[in-house]
Amino acid sequence: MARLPGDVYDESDCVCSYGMKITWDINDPKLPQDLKQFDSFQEWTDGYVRFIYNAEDKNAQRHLSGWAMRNTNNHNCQILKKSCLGVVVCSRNCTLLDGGKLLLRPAICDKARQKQQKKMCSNCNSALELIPCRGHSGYPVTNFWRLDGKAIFFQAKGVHDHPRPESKSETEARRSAVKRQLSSSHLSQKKKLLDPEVGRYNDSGGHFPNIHPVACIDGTERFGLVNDGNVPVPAQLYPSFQSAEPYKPTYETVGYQGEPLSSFQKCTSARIYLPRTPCYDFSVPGYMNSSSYPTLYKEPLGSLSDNDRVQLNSHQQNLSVLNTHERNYDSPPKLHGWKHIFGKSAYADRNDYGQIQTNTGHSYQNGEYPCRYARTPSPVAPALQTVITTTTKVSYQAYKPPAVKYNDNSCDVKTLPNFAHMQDSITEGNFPEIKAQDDFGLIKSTLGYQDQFPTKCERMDNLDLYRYGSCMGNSFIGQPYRFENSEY
DNA sequence: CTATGCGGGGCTT
DNA sequence: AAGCCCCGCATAG
Repeated sequence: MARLPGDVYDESDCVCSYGMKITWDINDPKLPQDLKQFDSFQEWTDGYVRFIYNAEDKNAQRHLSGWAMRNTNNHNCQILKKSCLGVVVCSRNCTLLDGGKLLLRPAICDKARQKQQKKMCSNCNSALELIPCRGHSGYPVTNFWRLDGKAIFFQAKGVHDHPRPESKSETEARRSAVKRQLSSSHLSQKKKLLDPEVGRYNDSGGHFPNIHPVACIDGTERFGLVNDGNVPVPAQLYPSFQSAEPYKPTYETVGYQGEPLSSFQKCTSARIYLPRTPCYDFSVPGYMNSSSYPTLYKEPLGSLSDNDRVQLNSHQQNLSVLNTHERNYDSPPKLHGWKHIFGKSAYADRNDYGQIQTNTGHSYQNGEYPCRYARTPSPVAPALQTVITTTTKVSYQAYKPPAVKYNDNSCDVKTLPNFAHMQDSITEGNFPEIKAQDDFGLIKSTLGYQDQFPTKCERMDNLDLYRYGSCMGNSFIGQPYRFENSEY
């Protein structure tokens, strides 16, 4: 592992996470050792990404995620697998007082979730609805965690095809707030519903710019959520996360000054989508924005023009309308989205290993957004089982099938040396068939916009953010090129 | 009560 | 058999 950071990549080479700069897969018999640095914790990962966290990182230890992830048994105690539960929304897609939408975090516990779904929308009192995640070729997006030595390897597969729910910390805060209120009976109803709560949050730390009181009836789900993102909030104020370490803007480096993660941080900003009106991108600095949520569209779908509606469907997924479609998809999910993008089914098998994360924004923009509601089964789509999500078997198999493989570092050809590095750092033979050249070739040929990538990724501007997409985050950033009025 | 993890078990390919 | 999901149980906060 005599890797000389400088030789492998420069800070400015790309905006890849450290984990993405190294070729590895959660199923590898042996994961990279002697890591030189770690990624800072990412709450809202999205896309096919990998991160390598410091085993000391509390959030990583807790296998935390902004998305509501539940444990999924993969019969492999070495690798923890979790799948996304989606998001709970108002079945009527009502608009909150602040113009946002109700985007509740699905309860992880099955029973609690069933209860939750029986509740009514706090805003319009209509039923709540769980929008399941099908971002991984029809299956929920999966996250894999594996502790190995001093590092915690994280790998995500799939692109969330739904808005972000409340973050865990927000949900917890809301619950505790409700509890406190219920216990403090002397407060007037009015006070309970309005000022106190938000005020309390702000007073005590912080931090829930996206939690707003809504005209509610039911006390339990009072804070509808969803953002307004107008309020920049210091990351460290965020309660349940170990703010001390995770959110510093740079890698946790070990003898190497990693590239600033500010770009990633920015990615977590809340975004608001306003049909017909200028779109805003509230790039609130700091980790916590990640939770100040995104997907906010001010207009009820019903008032949208067809064009707007299409856009909304693609990016914002108007729930009430789309759910109708949803119900029609009883047949087994077909591959779409990325596989469609890649065009060849063979690539699909390799998708899990590519840094598709960086493509999300663009793909959405092109209408390739893997939105289940608009899914059009690709004629070349392979059978569902070709999706590699298993962690049960630790073997080389994952690297075998595709005739052509694409590399993890789609963001920058300069990372090619990593392969050599990998050859050295990983037990020989672990990646016998890796063909860096082919990988890049594939990337280039299948992802046209790749050509637009700057050879050197400088600090990302907004477009870059979207292009690099994911960036931890919000998949529902709307149309990248519509976000011209970037704030902050 | 709910979040988390574990692991049995059934279904599909 | 492999891979995936559902479900129940145990534990912890």
